Amino acid sequence: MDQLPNMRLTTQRQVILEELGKVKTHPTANEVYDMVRRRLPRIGLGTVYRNLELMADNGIILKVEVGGTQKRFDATVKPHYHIRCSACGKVNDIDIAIQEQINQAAENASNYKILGHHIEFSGICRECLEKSEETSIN
Amino acid sequence: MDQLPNMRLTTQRQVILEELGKVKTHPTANEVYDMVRRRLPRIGLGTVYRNLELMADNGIILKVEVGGTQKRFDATVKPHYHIRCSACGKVNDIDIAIQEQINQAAENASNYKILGHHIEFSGICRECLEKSEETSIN
DNA sequence: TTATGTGCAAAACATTTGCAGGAGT
DNA sequence: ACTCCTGCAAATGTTTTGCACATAA
Repeated sequence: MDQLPNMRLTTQRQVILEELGKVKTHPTANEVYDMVRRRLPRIGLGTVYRNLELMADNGIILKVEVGGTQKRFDATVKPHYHIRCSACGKVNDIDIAIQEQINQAAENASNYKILGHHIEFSGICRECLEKSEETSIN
Repeated sequence: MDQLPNMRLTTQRQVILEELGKVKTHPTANEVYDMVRRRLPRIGLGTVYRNLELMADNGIILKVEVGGTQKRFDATVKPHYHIRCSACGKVNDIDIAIQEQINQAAENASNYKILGHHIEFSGICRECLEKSEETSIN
């Protein structure tokens, strides 16, 4: 079980981690690239992809594969659920209790070895709600 | 509120729906394309994408945006949860009770208007478990 | 007949990869 | 020194789109 194996602490990795830690949203690889590029203009998109993937594999960050086309990343490793705005696509954390018991239910209902679960809520965020009231899209 | 609006019943749409109904897995657009192409060799991939998207919008089928790179589709509209094999990526239904109460919890914990939720379990399927025993990857 | 739908091919995105040169230990 | 890592660019994979022709209602 390799937790933090042979992985060098390069400038690129430090900066990626720092920038990811600054935001409370869940940026896509490309958004991380944009943030990091302000500090390291010559960094390559491939490096960002490679390192996000690597850090996720090592449990340093979380890869959040929610709805939408792109993968998203999260500096918080503690288990938590997400909520995604159906209107604008934004993803946020949501602080409700972890439903420990449903893993057991899943174990019983399937012949899989259960590793875990994730809950994604969908809804309309405050900003989009207000926008739709203005334009009376209702 | 347009439920089943101006949408012609074309051969292509019938066949897509029939083929999707035949399988219990959750095929990607490309897999649906392969299935449908056996019966309609000249169908275009674009048509499959367009129609899957359209049917999902009209609530005729379900668009399942679980982990992995590609979107998947499901002929079953009734609410249910999914389980995804972390080893082979396969997605199946899992028959456990719908957790009605957590929508209320989410409503309280956020300032979103909650529309619903989805639970995705991750695990290792029977086939992959057996494979890993053989090769003692353990 | 006519608005909609289709096939095809190109475009637009998203992600991965090969390789020569660069950097951490 | 000797790996491991990076930038760059090209390759790959997925989804969307424009357009001329076909077809369901």
